[in-house]
Amino acid sequence: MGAEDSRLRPDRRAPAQEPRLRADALHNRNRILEVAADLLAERGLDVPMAAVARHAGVGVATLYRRFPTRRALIQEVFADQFAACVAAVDEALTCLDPWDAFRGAVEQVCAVQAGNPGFNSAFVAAYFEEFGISGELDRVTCGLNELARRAKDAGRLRADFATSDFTLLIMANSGISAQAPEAAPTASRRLVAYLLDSFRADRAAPADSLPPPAPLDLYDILRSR
Amino acid sequence: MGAEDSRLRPDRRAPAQEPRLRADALHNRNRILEVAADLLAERGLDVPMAAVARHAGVGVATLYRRFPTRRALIQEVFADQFAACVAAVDEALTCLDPWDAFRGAVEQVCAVQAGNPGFNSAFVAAYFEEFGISGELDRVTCGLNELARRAKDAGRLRADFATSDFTLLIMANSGISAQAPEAAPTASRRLVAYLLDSFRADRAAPADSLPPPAPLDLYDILRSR
DNA sequence: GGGTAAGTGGAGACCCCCATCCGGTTGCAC
DNA sequence: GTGCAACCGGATGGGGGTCTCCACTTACCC
Repeated sequence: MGAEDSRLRPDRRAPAQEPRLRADALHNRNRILEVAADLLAERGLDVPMAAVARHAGVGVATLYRRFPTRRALIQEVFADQFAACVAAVDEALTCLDPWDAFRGAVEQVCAVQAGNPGFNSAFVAAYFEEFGISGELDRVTCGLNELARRAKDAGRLRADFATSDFTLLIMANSGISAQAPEAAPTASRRLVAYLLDSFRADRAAPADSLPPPAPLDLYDILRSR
Repeated sequence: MGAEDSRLRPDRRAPAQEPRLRADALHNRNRILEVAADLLAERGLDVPMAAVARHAGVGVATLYRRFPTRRALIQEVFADQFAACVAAVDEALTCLDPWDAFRGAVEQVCAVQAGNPGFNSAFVAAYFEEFGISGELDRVTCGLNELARRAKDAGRLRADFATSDFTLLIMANSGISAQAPEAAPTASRRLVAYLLDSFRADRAAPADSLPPPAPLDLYDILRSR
């Protein structure tokens, strides 16, 4: 997180530095965010704006005035989840054991991702810079890369692990989350366990196994679109 | 391949047992299928029917007359890919080495899936019985289960591999295919290689690795919706 | 308490997609 | 060649979704 961790306060934080918000307007804004969180989670990123407004008991105009674009709404709604990912990585960076740190960060980020189908979509979309959250995303990916470097240096992570493998992991995890939302938390844990198993350095590759293809910088490919 | 490999013929096979089709009608039908294959691959399963018609140079009515529902069109368009999956499994079932058979089937099915984003969606959707192709899908899953059984009996596949892990694999693979279509073939191969690596029995799990969660019958969950 | 700027909700313009209907056209059997 | 059944494509109605405009209401500052 940044300096603030207001994210557990019952009332949501106010918008960035808007001059001020009238009491009724603030109330409506919070109500919209609550409702949007539910709807986005259960009906996906493309839930009609009108549905959000209706459930929040406000007019469409109010919704659009507060959040001019769908993107703005989504960004605000999933700020907590993004923060949780950043926090997980930051915490792992303070962990002494390089493998535990690596494993913990991967597990937690994937768990957050699989825990909310809506956030999953937003998180993946962030890779395409469709949302303005790349700052936080970069922090996550840089942190993960550092964790990978440490684990590799310590001889715990296989040497041919590539930066792009994080992207691989996240895309794979997104498939689980997108296709089977109810089962996602459990299924995701299992997928991650399997993959972490493969990532370990202390399991020498058997002779006849197919060597992974040359690392491909998926992350770069996606960002350069 | 099954017995037939008509799938390389320049002209598509005629519809099942419709009485007969006038020459111009048949020509249009084939043209629609060609165009639809391209559009579905590059723009996803929800490409507007009107766009298909326009690109094929026919009216919407003609498209609807030939393929009354979008499902019917998709089913026909991806019949080849479905057949390729069935063929891959059937071929693997004749392979002598249980591990090679298992590995080969998994690799080929995933490769077909990752090779075409449109087919990927259709394939995954088939799990939800949104399309009428469950017959072929069942054949694939049953075949895979049999291959898993053999590999396990031979002591090559880890004992805690679950039937639902195929679903896990396919969902994960679908994430790759859906999010990064251009990179999907390569990225998918790498993902599959990692996972196959984890599935091997001859890599004893290290003491501190997280045991995979209890197998969850994802497949059943999805089918029972 | 009163003036005012901020806030409100609903109506409606606009766009896209689906699916059907129907008057005109054409391949094909004879 | 000719008649007709099959075929064609554009027009059309219906349903939804996005986003804006505007006449009305209300919280807040003095």
